[in-house]
Amino acid sequence: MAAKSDKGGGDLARGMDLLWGTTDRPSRGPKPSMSVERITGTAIEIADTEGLAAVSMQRIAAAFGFTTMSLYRYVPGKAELVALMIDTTIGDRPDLESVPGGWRERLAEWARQCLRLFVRHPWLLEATGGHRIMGPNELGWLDAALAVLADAGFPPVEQHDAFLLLNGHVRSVAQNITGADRLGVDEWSAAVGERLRRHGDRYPALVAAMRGGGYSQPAAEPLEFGLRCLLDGLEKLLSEAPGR
Amino acid sequence: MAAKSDKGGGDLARGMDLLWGTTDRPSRGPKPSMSVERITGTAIEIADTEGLAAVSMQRIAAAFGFTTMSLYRYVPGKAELVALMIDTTIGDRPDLESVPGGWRERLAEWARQCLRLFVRHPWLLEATGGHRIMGPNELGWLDAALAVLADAGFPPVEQHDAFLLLNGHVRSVAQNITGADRLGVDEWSAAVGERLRRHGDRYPALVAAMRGGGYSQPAAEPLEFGLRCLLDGLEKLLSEAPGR
DNA sequence: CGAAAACTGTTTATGCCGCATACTGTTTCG
DNA sequence: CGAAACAGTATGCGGCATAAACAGTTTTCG
Repeated sequence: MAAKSDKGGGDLARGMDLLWGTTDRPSRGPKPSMSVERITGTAIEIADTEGLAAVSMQRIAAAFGFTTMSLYRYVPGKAELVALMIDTTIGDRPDLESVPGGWRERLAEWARQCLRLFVRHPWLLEATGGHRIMGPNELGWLDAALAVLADAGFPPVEQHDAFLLLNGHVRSVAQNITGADRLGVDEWSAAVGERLRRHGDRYPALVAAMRGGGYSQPAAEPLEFGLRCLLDGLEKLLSEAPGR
Repeated sequence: MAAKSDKGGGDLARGMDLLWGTTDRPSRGPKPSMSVERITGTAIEIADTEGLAAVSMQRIAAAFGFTTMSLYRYVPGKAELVALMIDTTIGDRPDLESVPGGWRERLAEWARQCLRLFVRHPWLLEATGGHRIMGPNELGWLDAALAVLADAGFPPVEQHDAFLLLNGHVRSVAQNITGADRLGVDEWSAAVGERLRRHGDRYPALVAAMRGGGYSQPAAEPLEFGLRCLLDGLEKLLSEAPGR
């Protein structure tokens, strides 16, 4: 097979090599002043403190006192850099084997640790939005969850389904939590309440729920609520088809 | 209260007026050649066919044969335009009252119709990513779901929680479906399989699941699977606290 | 009735962004 | 030593949202 044929293929291959640590050092030429790791690290710092939108090639280069284009010696493009940011931030798979209790507790632990990641790095949600080719660490997290599900007795297809369900829930909760930071619950209630005062008749159930206090507190433990429903549902599924 | 104080407030107010149809026609000056509705409509068309990223002020204006800046006579900014796109696309709330069966079937119907929206307009998922101030139609969909939940016997706080759970699931499934269009299941399997061939020992559960066929078919009914788990969980919750 | 006010759409310009290309200078191997 | 391979720079392109000043049109009011 041709090593580097067209642009897209070459970039994808380079990106994958970077992700999986398959870097062969060139022998000639001056030594690099930077490294992919340092670049990725500062990019993550910027994203953590100023949001993903603030991560631009110029911004990163400026943090090093370098020109923008110098970064392209280390990284094929921004997409690949973001992929590196993601896999670096995600880090090693969680250790679920040592979690006391059954598969429910282990999945819950997976979800909690995953949520913690999203809360600590709010940009991660946005960065992992689309379908991507997963990095080694992301695959590790997937494997960790699948192992628990397999152990619980779910067949492969349902392992897949259940993982997507769990992952989706965590992402959903993360979105609510991190989004609420930007637009506070109070502002939201105020804005919606303002409109409800004028068009309340169109939204009777919403008005009733708000009067009943459903939107005054910031929903104490949204992760746990959904987790409970979800695990209950999975458990029922398991108990109804015990033969597998 | 001061009508239009600072910039942000004024823009927000204008945007809200546009969303809620509170537009008072000016009497003086030439008649507009465009309208917010037409602008929003073509923006939606562009997003449907070319994706949200293709929706730029210049692109929309070009579709009309107008200059970019002319759009700003109709819409305060791009954020407000996107808000209009969202609420227009969402459309009227679903009619759940006429759905046969109990609250489970009604919530399921809500989820299916919601998913259909996301599938038909893949950009909608991305556009509704962050926390926003909801438009009238979005509030309508919320109200429709809350009405069902209230009717089922959930207290206000749990109505909120359950809604977020359901909505999150739909969004999650939509993300998987629409994302899979871009990066097909085959490509994904191929890319992951390639890496697993080299590092398979790091991902035993994943290897096992793939061998077991968990990733060969594109997960027939991911919405229904999660829906079932989720509704089972909610039902259990309801049955365990029957007093409310 | 005529001028001022209000409104529409255009022109021009600013400051971001990712990135292609062409370049200078340095290091190391044959 | 000289050439190849590499490091980082300089410049510029096309695209983005949008601010500001402008010209033309229509209505309202003195």
